[in-house]
Amino acid sequence: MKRERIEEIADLLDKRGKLTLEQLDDFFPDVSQMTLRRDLFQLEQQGRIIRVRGGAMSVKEVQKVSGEPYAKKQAIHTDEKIKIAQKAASLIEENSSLFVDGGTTAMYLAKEMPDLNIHVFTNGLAVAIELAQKKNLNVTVIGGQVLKDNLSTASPVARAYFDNTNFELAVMSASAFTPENGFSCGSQIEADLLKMVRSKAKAMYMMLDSSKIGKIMPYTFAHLEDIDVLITDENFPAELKELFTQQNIVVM
Amino acid sequence: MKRERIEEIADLLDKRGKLTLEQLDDFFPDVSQMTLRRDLFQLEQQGRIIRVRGGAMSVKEVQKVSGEPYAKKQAIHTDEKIKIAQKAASLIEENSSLFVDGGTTAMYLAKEMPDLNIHVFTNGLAVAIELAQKKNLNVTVIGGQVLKDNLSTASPVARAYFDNTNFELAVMSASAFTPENGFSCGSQIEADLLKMVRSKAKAMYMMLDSSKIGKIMPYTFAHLEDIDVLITDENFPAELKELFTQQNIVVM
DNA sequence: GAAGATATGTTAAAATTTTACATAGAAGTC
DNA sequence: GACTTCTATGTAAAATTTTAACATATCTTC
Repeated sequence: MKRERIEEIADLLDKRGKLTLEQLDDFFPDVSQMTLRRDLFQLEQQGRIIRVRGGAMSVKEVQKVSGEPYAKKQAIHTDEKIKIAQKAASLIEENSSLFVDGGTTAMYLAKEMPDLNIHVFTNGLAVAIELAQKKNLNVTVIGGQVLKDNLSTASPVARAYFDNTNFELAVMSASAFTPENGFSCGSQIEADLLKMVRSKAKAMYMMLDSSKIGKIMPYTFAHLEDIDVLITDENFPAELKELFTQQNIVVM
Repeated sequence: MKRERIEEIADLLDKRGKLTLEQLDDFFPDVSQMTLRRDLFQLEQQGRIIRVRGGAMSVKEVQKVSGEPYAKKQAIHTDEKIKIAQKAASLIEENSSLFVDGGTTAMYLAKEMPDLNIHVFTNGLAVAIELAQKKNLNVTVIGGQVLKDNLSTASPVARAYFDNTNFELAVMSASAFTPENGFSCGSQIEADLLKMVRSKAKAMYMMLDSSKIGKIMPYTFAHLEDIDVLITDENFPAELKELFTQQNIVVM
């Protein structure tokens, strides 16, 4: 009982990177904070986590930090993104082939992804490395020039990859959305890549946390009607939800 | 004055791994604890340290601990590899275009690489992420299926990348070398990729730490006479060195 | 040299962690 | 089955650390 809880805590920390004691308390409402503290203490002694004021952080997480912009970006709206990623992960089926983009939400999806016999294509380096930890899963990186701010790749040559590959599903996340301008991002070649993916995939799931609604980025890569499922959080406005459901898009 | 102190603190932490506030106070008796706290706070925001109860610890220190297979591999023969990587880095010239493979030695090369206006092609995800930290440098990842044990990619489609790209120089590292079997590695598609690179590059530098001499891996991707410069450590056998120099290969 | 910005010091308030002790349950022993 | 012992857990006060707020000093820049 104790062992399991400690493993769960370690898992949670590896996925989230960092947790406060309060957050941990929410996950384990039936034990006291003191018990959780003692668990953290044990994990610390095993060298698996580092205790910091207010909670603890995963050693793996620390290894990634270097003060880069990417690491900073990850900290924003974490909770919503994890929830969205969990919803998306629950939709992934065994023996399927799918594309995942390279954004931070996709990064969380990678962490939550079940270790099934599936093939994942991605243009995100961090996503790829995360997925490479899974035993049964197969990863292919779409190569190209590396965009430094989000560690994703994009290249016209990517087309070559898609000529001979097939995937049923594309799971994407956008940096911005309005009903008029659709889903947009900040890089042209990335938008081109995503459009290419869109034309290849049989189904499109879009992950969109509500903080991105109303924003517009320079390059639109998909419109409202292009997607099949919208995965979002509780703060998603009801009137927008209606707009999506009118187009037979599942909002979850 | 502040800047210096902060750098000193960072240095101390990198050397000691961890320091309490009291210890820091001993090092800097002429400023108050509060000032030191504020310094630590700044360093934390830069991602260079992690504040823990009572003091702080160096990120680098934390990075040493880990249980992942890739990280483990990194720990072996670290010192030699770093020295080799430094030698290789010193050969890189501004305004050039080069290929770097995805091995662990290449990873160190990425860390040591000068931040010049150069373009680097690589099939290593970790290498690419490391290089993406540099401001002036341009990185392109050769995509493909991700090999889980060394986080590099390989794919027949990679040819598409090389059709329209040029690089003067390829810097590679081998998993094994004997004079008879040449430079070899453990994956066929990786060997294919490297052979392709070899035919593209005008010059070839090989990084080879002496622990790999006498070993044979299944797939040979280059022979002794294919390379122009061999970068190795002090333990490199003299008789082999002669063999290389006879072929007009620079050994350093 | 004055106004504003930056750096530092001092102290009280807030928050977190530790300690110590109490209780409950599991495991073994006779 | 009752007893002891050990481990896990809970509770609350005590100790420590961190933060916040304000005061002072130092440095810039015009």
